[in-house]
Amino acid sequence: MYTPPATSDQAVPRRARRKQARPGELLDAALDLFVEKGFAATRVEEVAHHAGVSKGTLFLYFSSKEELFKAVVRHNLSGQFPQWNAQLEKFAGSTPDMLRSLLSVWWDTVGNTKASGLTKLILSEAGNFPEIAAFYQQEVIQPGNALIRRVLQRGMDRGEFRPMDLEYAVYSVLAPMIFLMMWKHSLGACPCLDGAQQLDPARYIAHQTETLLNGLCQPAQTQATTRKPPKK
Amino acid sequence: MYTPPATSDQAVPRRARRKQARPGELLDAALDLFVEKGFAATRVEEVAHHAGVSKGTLFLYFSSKEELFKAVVRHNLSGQFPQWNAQLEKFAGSTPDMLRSLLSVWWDTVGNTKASGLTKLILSEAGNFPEIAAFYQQEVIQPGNALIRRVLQRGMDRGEFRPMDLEYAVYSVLAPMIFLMMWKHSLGACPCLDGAQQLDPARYIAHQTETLLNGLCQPAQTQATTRKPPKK
Amino acid sequence: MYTPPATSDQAVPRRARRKQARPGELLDAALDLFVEKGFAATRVEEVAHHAGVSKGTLFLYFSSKEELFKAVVRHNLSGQFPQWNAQLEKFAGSTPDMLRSLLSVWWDTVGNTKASGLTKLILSEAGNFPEIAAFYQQEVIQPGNALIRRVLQRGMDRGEFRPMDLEYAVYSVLAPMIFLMMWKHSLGACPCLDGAQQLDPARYIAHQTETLLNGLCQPAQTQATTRKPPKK
Amino acid sequence: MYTPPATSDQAVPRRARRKQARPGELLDAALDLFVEKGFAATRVEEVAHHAGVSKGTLFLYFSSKEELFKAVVRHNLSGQFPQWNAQLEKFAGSTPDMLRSLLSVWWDTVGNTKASGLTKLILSEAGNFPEIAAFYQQEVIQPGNALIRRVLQRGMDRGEFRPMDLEYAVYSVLAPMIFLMMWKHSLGACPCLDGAQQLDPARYIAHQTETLLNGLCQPAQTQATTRKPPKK
DNA sequence: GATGAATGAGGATTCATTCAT
DNA sequence: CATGAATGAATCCTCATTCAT
Repeated sequence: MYTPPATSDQAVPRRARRKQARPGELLDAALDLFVEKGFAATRVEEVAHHAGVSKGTLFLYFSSKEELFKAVVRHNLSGQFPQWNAQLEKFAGSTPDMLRSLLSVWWDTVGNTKASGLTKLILSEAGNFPEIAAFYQQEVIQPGNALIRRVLQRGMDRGEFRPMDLEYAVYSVLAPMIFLMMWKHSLGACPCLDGAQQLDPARYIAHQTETLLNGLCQPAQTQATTRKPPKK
Repeated sequence: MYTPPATSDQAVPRRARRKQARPGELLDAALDLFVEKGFAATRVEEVAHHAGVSKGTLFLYFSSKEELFKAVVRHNLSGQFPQWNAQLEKFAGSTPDMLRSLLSVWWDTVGNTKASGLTKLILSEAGNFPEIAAFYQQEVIQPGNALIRRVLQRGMDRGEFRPMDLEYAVYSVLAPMIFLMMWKHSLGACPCLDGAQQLDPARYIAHQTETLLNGLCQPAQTQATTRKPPKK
Repeated sequence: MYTPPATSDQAVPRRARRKQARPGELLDAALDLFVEKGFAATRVEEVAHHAGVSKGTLFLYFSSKEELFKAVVRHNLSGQFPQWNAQLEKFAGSTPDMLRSLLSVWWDTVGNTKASGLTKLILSEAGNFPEIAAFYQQEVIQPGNALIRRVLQRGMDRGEFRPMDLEYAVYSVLAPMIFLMMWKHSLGACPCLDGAQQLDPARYIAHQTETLLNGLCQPAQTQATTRKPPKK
Repeated sequence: MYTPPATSDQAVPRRARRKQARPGELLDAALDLFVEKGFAATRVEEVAHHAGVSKGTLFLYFSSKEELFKAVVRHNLSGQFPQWNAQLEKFAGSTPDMLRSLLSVWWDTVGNTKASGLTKLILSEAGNFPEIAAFYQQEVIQPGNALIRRVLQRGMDRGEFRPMDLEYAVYSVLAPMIFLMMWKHSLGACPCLDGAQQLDPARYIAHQTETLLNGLCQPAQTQATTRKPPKK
């Protein structure tokens, strides 16, 4: 491994530099393995070895396997909310466009990264690790919920969205995304699928978004059945 | 212990009947426990005890825990698709109502039964059991897909639904249902959720269905951006 | 290992007979090792191997190392209280003789056996294993205390012993015995002691008993300093 | 950091003084922790931190945990026997009072100080450190023995104590004190004891002393059974 | 000398699987 | 066939000790 010569003010001893790099290396290795094998099936020793250190070293930085996992979640998911929120604050366009943007950004920063595997992992193993489930609930689900809710509220406030039961409307946005993550990391990853059955995430998201905004029905039809009929 | 001689076809000696019934009892017990605790956290001993036999006996019928798991899945996937298909054939109302009916029936016969736990289980463990994943694809996902597709096609044919990319539209129906099953059996079952965050399945389905049919947008807004405006 | 042929009514299959013998064999091995090396330093695997079984087998009979230890204490100490109590009930002689008998029996059944090492172990490691300390307190110390107290009370009731503060008088009996056990298993076991310094337990007990009963002082002297002076 | 030049013998530069003081600080910290938690349960890192140095530094001064332990014992056994002996030489009162004084002084200078914890520690760990055991024998037990013996001999010489087997009589004085130290640092410190069971050292010592001097029996009774009957 | 990052042997406990009865 | 006693590999975590800086 190449070690650049120490120069002037950034002359950090090799040992110290490693010390700073360790947590990150461990988190990366942990993310890979947790996503690949799940929480229970991932051995801490393997994580350590993937990061190029020994078992004991891992425990120098993370006091337990659960703490390691929480750190992975924080590093890859919850830590991002501030900037997501900030981006939304600045958004100036229509709320439908805002929603499109939200889902597109989500895809780039979560859905299309290894981080998506964490959600699959949580949903798969929540039952056996209540503490982790609670943590995820708090650190990811609730902020995510709030974020979506703000978008929907904005749409209603501006008269772009029809009045809705926010509590449940949130799931109309959430569910397709969660489904996509589950799918990608379960049946979607199955070699059994021939190409025709593969899901193209970009198209999937685009389609979901438009259906979500406009529904399946022809405008007229819709009115007939589920809304007040037009005045005769 | 007295064992009466076998007489008619329904008079199987108790001993023998038990013997024949064993695998089934084991599969039932295994289904319950796998659904409740997941694959890794379920102990074969517990399965055996729930079925009223000893650990050793279980291995007489299933050569390993993995084989038991596969058998459980196979045994519980006796598709009800034929009858669902038949019901849909006979349906006479509008297609939106047909979709509402489909999802409602689905909830009663799948979503609200142990089968939903099985789906959660399969999606969670698919990564470790590619065989199972393929099997589930073929036995459940594809027929389900076809069924949904037929409904959507009918809607388009009758001019009730707008034209759509069927391939992906199917997921607009599938995703919310899959999500509901996963949620019910993971975070939804987590004691960390306070009552306010609990999901009421009936309301969830009702909400999803209507959003699916009509979208989030105000008709006017919608038309402005994505549809032809209604005649004034 | 010789296995006697199974005969008539005692024909227990070898496996079953082992099953019955196991707990005892494990308890014996555990007693030896706990006494020799202490609680913390004794490895359960070693106990198992000494008993001729594997690590896993030990946990079939004792759910944890602590439970194993408690079982050892029950088997070797607390279990004996009923018969000790019974013996004292029947005792007909003077209370001084009763005390002599008590200490002599104690020596034969505890002090002079490996069980004495358990007390040393507890006193040594109580600080690190509070649960064990509490257990010992309850199962051994309190019954022992009560037993001694009954003897002293009897002596007072019959006018053989002078009035005393029972609470603390108990320790006058207890302390020398505890000391003996500690000594035997610590400095007394040290090869550094030449013969002259060795403690002969029988003589030690005899001496302690008589000193306890009669004190160090000449009868007259005693009265002069610590009791009401004789009438002039 | 400024380091003043060394001037007089008491002006050791701070750095250097710290350096010289290190081993002592480590020994002090180690004594505290060993006494509090025992040998096995004390972590060298904790000792180092208590002494204000790093783990590595500790190993600069003591080649292993065991060597540290031995050093702790050796360092804290600078016997106070000379002054105790001197005090006893000067004692002018009755020998019973002398014994009372001895035990009272012992309590103030040993029993009630950290030294009692050291004794507990040594007795607890003697089995694993024969060297320490021998050392303690020589440095503490033997001088202590001699001291007690001189008191008892004086009592016999002056006709205050009855004739006795000195070899064993010594233990009548020693045992209660050793017991008290063990108790204080094991079960006595256990939170499992409710207040009623706590031992008040002063009362314990007072009680032991008087019982030791006078025995349990009524003067008359005593004589009847174990001594020559008083002349009628 | 001092530091503290890194190591890795060690130990309690679990559980799928085997096999003598 | 059925049993359940026995096994031992597997896993998380601790901590004395080393050594590069």
